[in-house]
Amino acid sequence: MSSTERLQRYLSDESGSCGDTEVAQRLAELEELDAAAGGPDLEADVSVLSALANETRYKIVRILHIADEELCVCEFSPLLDVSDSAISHALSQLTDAGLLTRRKDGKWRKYRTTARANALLIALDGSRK
Amino acid sequence: MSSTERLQRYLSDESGSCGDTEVAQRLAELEELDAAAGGPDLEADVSVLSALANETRYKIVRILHIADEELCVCEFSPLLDVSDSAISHALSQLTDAGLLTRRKDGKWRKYRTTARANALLIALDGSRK
DNA sequence: TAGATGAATGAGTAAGTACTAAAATAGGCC
DNA sequence: GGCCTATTTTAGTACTTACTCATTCATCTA
Repeated sequence: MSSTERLQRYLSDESGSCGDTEVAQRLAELEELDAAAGGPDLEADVSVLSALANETRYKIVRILHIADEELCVCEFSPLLDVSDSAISHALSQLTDAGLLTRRKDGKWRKYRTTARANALLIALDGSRK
Repeated sequence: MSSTERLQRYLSDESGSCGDTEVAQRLAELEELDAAAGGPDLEADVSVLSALANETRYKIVRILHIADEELCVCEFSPLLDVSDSAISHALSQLTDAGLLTRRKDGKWRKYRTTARANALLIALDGSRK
């Protein structure tokens, strides 16, 4: 059975009667939603969310957010139960995703959250039940 | 080499001199940040982010957000290039994560975004450069 | 410049994820 | 009850990810 047939039955159930015209119209509405939802930002948004969707990386961003200052790679090391290499991988992923900025300071590297990262954490905090 | 030794060298580089006391104090500060970051919400936050961090699921939430009304499972079917089973999986994950609510209406199931989902999408939209 | 240290990168691997297909569940209708 | 349809669940599989270890790159210092 095609998804259009099922949609037709659904619209019949909802609005009483429903011919092909109404189905076509609803389909057009839905495809408009789909087009609006699937713009060029979709992929970028998903990669930002993927970057945050990991305990190690999320914790790094949280720590930086709370600290409200830049921190050195070496300061994460005592706090996270993973190798320095894993921390470096995590920091790079977060930076690539636009959630952190990296700054060289001699032989040390310092990281800080971006506005995007802060906005997401604030949204999470503000919508907690 | 321990991470504490590296931290000591870092603090020396930064603040000039640095004895064990200063290292211990900075460590305590960092661990306080860590404790604040790693509260009970961490796990839940990560699972919310994981739920959104997938193109199919993200698109579902976006569509519902733009639609600003509840939609039937059968209305997603023509818009997403995956099986009905995959759509159902996605909807369940999103519901479990607290991003959607599910309502039975006869033999149809209708979904709607939660305040948490809307907050996250708005944060993404508002922080786009 | 050689040696040491901080951090990033590459390769490999164990665990997790996203899908499909098939079976199960649930509602409505005869 | 028996049948049809909408959706969910289960099982299986290809793919992706998150880590560790080893290596490389970069920067300071003696």
